[in-house]
Amino acid sequence: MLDPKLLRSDIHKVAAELARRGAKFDVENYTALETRRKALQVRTEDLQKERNASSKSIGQAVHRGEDVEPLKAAVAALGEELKASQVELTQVQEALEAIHMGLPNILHESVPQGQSEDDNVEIRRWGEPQQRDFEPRDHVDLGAALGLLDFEVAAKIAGSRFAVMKGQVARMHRALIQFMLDTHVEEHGYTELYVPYMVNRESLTGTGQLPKFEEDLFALSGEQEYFLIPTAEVPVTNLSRGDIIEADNLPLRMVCHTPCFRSEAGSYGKDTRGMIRQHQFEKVELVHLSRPDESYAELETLTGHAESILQRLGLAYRVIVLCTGDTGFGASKTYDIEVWMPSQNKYREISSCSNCGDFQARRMQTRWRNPETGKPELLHTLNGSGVAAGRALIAVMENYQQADGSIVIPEVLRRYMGGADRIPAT
RNA sequence: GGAGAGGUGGCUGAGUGGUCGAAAGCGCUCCCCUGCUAAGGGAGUAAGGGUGUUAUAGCCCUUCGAGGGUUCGAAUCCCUCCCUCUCCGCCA
Repeated sequence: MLDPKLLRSDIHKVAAELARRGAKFDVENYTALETRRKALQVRTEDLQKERNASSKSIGQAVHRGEDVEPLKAAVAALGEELKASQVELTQVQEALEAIHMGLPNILHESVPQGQSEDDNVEIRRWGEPQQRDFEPRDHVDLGAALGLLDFEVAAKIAGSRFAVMKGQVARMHRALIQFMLDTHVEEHGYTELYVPYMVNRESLTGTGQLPKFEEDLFALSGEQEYFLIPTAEVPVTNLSRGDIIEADNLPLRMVCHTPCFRSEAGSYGKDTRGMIRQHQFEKVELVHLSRPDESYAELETLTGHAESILQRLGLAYRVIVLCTGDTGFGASKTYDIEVWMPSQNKYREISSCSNCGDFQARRMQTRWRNPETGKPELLHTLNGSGVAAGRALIAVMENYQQADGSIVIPEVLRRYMGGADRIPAT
């Protein structure tokens, strides 16, 4: 959510900023609503003031033992007027609120201009895509040949966009998660968390998935309204919803492994083969809460922590900064980390690291106490995958495959796999 | 699932229709006194929003789990929901 005061004071600047990312904003409609809001709110509050004063004097008259019936009659008419004014005000405020909740974040000035993912800008590369003297197979073929990755049986028990892993592949998937958590906790100083995988509507509104992107979520049926989390960002960031955090405790750096559930509505026909795009996948998520003046430095740090996982795994990757047209709804700046996928002969997203500025914090009313002012002020929230486990698994499978179909286990994972150095071909 | 109790400010906790944004205590900040790792005295100390200002100030509205209702007036009465605690049952 953007600062309503900014919308009032400099609406044309906001419209120009939103236009950078291709978002439309009806300035005239907004201005008209805002003008009505102001008149109605001032009027309503004046009436409330009058009502309060009258009621108070009635109370005092009662204490003096006077007849208050005439006074009551006089206030009754005021009450009707107040009620009508309140109803109208609520309507206008709800209309404004709907607009506020639908507006994306303003982008950082450093975000490159562009329309789509084709305009994203590469920042750096690490590692070299391996040269092989054989044609690399993709993870689907590799997994099928090993008998350890099965999409057909997953379709039987659940449907499309699910996977079943077995044996050493299932174990490597688990090993990756363990390795990532341990690295972030032991090497990078994160606090490990375990959180609910179902959350309420308030949480999803806080981080910006709702109200605009409800079709991307799985909702549970039942008496209570629950949604399956699309990312640990939702529960973890919302832990501090409504809190005022002391400056000494910032930055907060939290790591959390969860499954993620996404309906993938609107991605029909995209990445239908294999494990790239699933309804259910595992991810290790990094969440930072930071002082506003440190959040862009925190974004670099967070991205570096995610990169370090790929470096330790020996996987070649590149970091790109998303352009204005490709940056997500709540982010002011996003780096994607893309890992080399031999079968596709290109880099594919394995992590997305974003600074959301005060966008989520305003929705959640998450603040810190600024020692300079002594006042609560909105803090900044960041999140990034560190990294997606399913995609890390297939990256390892494809990058570490041998000509005979076996898969060498990266050094750092061996301690999590009983010391094995290879998944043998069958 | 059954029975009961309860949700008040950073914390503890009073408040059952009016002068209550809310006693008291703790904590915290500042000042005084006193000196030395004790104590005493005084003052201050919620958040959100509106208006307004270069920015302050000021003024106003709202908020006692959430949402509705009754009333001139609700922390206080009524309804619905959420949550916490205790006991029983069940269970990983």
